[in-house]
Amino acid sequence: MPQLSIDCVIFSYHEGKLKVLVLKILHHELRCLPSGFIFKDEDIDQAALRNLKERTGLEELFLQQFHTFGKAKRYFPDQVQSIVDSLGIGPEHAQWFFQRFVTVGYYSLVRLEEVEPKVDLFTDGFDWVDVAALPPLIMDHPEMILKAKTFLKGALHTQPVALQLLPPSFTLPELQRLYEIILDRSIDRRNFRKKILATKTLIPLDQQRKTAGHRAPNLYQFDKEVYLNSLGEKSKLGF
Amino acid sequence: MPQLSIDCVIFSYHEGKLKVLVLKILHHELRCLPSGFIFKDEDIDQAALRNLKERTGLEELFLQQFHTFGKAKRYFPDQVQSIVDSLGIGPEHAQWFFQRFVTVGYYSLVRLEEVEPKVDLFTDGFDWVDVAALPPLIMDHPEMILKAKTFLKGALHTQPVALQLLPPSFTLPELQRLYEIILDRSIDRRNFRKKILATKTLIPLDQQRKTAGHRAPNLYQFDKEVYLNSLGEKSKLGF
DNA sequence: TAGCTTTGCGTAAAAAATACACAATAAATT
DNA sequence: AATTTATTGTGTATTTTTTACGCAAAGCTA
Repeated sequence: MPQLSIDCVIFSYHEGKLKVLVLKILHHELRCLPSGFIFKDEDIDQAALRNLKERTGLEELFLQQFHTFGKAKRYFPDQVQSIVDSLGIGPEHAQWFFQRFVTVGYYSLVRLEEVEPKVDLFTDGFDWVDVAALPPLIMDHPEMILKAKTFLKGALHTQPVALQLLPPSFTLPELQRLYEIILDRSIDRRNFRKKILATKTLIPLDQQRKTAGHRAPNLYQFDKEVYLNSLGEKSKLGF
Repeated sequence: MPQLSIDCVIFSYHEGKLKVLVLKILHHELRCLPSGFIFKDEDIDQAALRNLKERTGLEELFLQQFHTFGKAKRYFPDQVQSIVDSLGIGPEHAQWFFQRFVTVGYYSLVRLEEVEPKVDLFTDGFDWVDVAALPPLIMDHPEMILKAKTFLKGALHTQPVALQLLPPSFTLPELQRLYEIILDRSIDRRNFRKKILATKTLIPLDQQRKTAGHRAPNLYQFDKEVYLNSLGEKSKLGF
């Protein structure tokens, strides 16, 4: 569809940080979010899924539309010109890049280690960057990421966020840190443990995480059945 | 912008019911939501505002984007054909109606009595219909209204919903009914009163609503300053 | 073995949510 | 004028949830 695109904010959780997948623009310092287009006869949700599958190599994906960005001037002309120059695009095709685009923003939750990002014609690499320390990004992409994060915060209790982001087994401190990052606040360790265990969504394993210099934390996994059923409007857990 | 439109779900609160503005399609039984298009150089938010101002005659409007609807088959071909026939549109122009459209959904909150809805070329009247009893509507418009209502529910504690929907002065039972409709559940009268008054957002007036057959309820108005400041992520009020 | 760090666990206090009963008021009815 | 009907206004006790907080246990290091 003309002048309509899809942008994906792909979140993952790694080393205690919430990360976003960004692509490096060819011969350029700027990064960008993975984008795609919509076929004439394709649902936009389908288009987002297709784009994302191509990007990540994953088959099953958690994907949510969160906002449509439609300012008339979403880009900075100088920036676009600089990118067009870097890409070596001739003036006959360059004007395409100066078109106005409305883009539908989706966010996705993946496990970093399961993803093998693929680049496209205009990009030559990728990075997982900390949401709290974004590098220079084109257009309104920083705003998009921040907005996606706000939606993620709201979705924490209604969507299987932790299940999507964490590895199959994890420790309570790891889970807590994820909550803290997403909610942007610290939580009392003991109260977190108490409440989260009270939900009966976690199954303790007979394994500990090997750590260094202190007591080894126990590993847990989600009881998917219970966890998925516990989600919904009401599960607020107090934090 | 081609194949991109804006649809508005305009809510009001009247006689204890949450209502939506729908337009009557010319010579046809079906209704539809007010829609509009986006100029080439116009923000989509601006476009929604422009459309809505034209429709309602209001200058200040509460307007929120909530979801973009992008299924490839949003319409029913028979339905479109029937409408094209009713409108007396020749085959040379009819195909426009069979195009695929992606539409950005906005919802607005207005006071019914302040609005003077205006029709367009394809419509010849309007109705305020109960959200809980929608008449036949074209395409996916019923789904859009229901989804907007879900968002309204989520926005009850973060946006000045009651301020927008209620007249300048109102009674506590009226306010409570609004909460109950939006939240889809009943609330204990005494607890509602206690909590809502504890927020200090209401100013009691020295007037009562004239009613029939029972004690006259006191009138209140919002302390806008306090009310607007009380909104935000955390104000949940327990219901 | 002492020291450091982080995990695991329980209890007390404060705050919030819920449940619930009866008097007051206005109109309609007798 | 008294009675009935319907709805508003108010307070308190109970339960549940949230918050605050102290100390022992475990694993590594020195």
